[in-house]
Amino acid sequence: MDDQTRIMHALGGVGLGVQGGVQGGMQGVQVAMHGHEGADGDARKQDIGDILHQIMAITDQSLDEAQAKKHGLNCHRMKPALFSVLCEIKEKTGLSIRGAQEEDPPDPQLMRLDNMLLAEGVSGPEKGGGSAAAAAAAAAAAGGASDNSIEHSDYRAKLSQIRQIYHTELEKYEQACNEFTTHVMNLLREQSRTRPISPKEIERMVGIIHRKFSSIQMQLKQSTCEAVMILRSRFLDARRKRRNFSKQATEILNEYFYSHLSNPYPSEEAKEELAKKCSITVSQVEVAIKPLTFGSKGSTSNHYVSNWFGNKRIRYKKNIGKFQEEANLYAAKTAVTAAHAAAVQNSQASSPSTPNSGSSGSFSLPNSGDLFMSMSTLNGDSYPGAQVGAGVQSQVDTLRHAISQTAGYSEAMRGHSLYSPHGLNTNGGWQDEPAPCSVTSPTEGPGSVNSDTSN
DNA sequence: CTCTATGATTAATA
DNA sequence: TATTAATCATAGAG
Repeated sequence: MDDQTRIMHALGGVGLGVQGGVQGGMQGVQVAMHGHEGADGDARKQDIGDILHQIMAITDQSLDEAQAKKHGLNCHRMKPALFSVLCEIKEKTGLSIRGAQEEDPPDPQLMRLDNMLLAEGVSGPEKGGGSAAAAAAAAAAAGGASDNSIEHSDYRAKLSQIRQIYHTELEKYEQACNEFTTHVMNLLREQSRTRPISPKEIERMVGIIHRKFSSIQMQLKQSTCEAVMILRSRFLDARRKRRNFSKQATEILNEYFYSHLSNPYPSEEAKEELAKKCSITVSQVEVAIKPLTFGSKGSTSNHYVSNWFGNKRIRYKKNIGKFQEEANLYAAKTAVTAAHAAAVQNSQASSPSTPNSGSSGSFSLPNSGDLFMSMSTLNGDSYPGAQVGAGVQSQVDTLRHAISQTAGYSEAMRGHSLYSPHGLNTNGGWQDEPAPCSVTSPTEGPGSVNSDTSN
C-alpha cells in the first residue's frame, strides 16, 4: 500500500514535473531516458531511479498488492500518455523487430498446390460426398460415356473421402487458428494495460500466427495432393487394364468399318453417333479416369471410337487375309440390312440372293481398290483349300457389300468428298494400299500371308 | 504358364 | 490436328 502510493506519487511527479500534458510527459521521459536533463535534471533522474526501484520491488509483493497496484496504475491519468510514449520508444528502439514485410509474395508452391486441389475437385465447390453422389457426379460428368462402373465410382468415392478429410482438417486448422489468434489478441490486449504493446504490434503478432498456421495448412494441402496423386496413379495404372468393348459395341463398330471399307474414317458426327450407339446399346464398359481429371469435354467417348478405328485400320491393312472372314460377315450383314432398308427397287442388283452373278464382275467401283486388293491377296495366297473357298466367298461377299453400298453409292461418294480431308486415293483405298505388295509380287503371297498370320 | 486379340499410348508425319 | 505405325500392357483362351 505504501509502495503503491509512492509509485503513484512518483509517476505523478514525473508528469507534473515537466509540464503536465501528454506532450510534456513524452518530452520528459525522453529527456530523462537520454539523459539530456536540464537544470533540474538530477532531481528527475533521481525520481526515475526511485520509480525503477519501486518497479523492481513489485516482484516481491503479493498478488493482491500487485493487482491493486496495477489497477492503480491503470487508473492513473497519465497512463495513456505514458503508454503511447512507451510504445513509441519500443517501436523506435527496434524491440519490435521489423521483419514483417515478407508476406505478400504468394508462395508459388502454395499456388501450385491450390491449383491442383482445385483441378482435382478437392477444394472446389462441394459436389457431395457419397457413393450415390459419386454415381450422380459420374453420370453428370461423362455425358455420353456414362457407366465407367466400379473403378470410376471407386475412384470418386476415394476422392471424395480425401476431400472430406481435407475439408475437415482445414476447418479444424482454421478454427484453431482463429481460436489461437483471439486468445493471443486478448492476451496482448490484456497485457497492453501493463506493458507497452501497440495495436500495430498486435497486428503483427496476428500476422505471424497466421503465417504459422498457413504453413501448417500448406502441409495439409501438400499431403492431400500427395494422396490424390497416389490415388490417381493407382487408378491410372488401372486405366491400362483395358476393358474389351462389349460384343455389341464391336459389332456396331465393325459394321461401320466394313460398310465404309473404302473410307473408314468416320467423321466427328459419325464417331459421336457410333459412340452413342455403342455405349447406349450396351453397358459398354470403359475405363475413363480422364473425364475425371478435367471437365470432360464429351468428346472423350469419341476417343475410344477413334482408337478403335485407328487400330482397326492399321490392323486390317496389315493383314487383310486375317480379316477376310470378318469382312465377309459384316459385308453380308450390311448387305442384308441394306436390302431390308432399301426395299427392292433394284432388287436385281442388290438382292443378296443373287449377288455373285451380276454384281461382282460388273462393278468396277472406284473403291474397287479394296476388292482388287482382297482379290489379289487371295489369288496370291496359297490358302488351304477351304480357306480359299472362304476367301472367294468372302470376296463375293465383299463385292456384294460393295454393291449394297452402291445403293447408297452416291451417298458414299459424297461422304468421301466430305469426310476425307486427307485425300482419298483414286484407287479407292485409304492411303497407300497394302495391296501393292501383293499386287506387285503376287508370287510372294504365301510368305506374306504366313508372316501376316503369324503376326 | 504361353500366346493371341485388342484397347491404349506415343512419336512421327503430313 | 488427325492419322499412322510401333509399341505397351492386359484380357482371355488354351
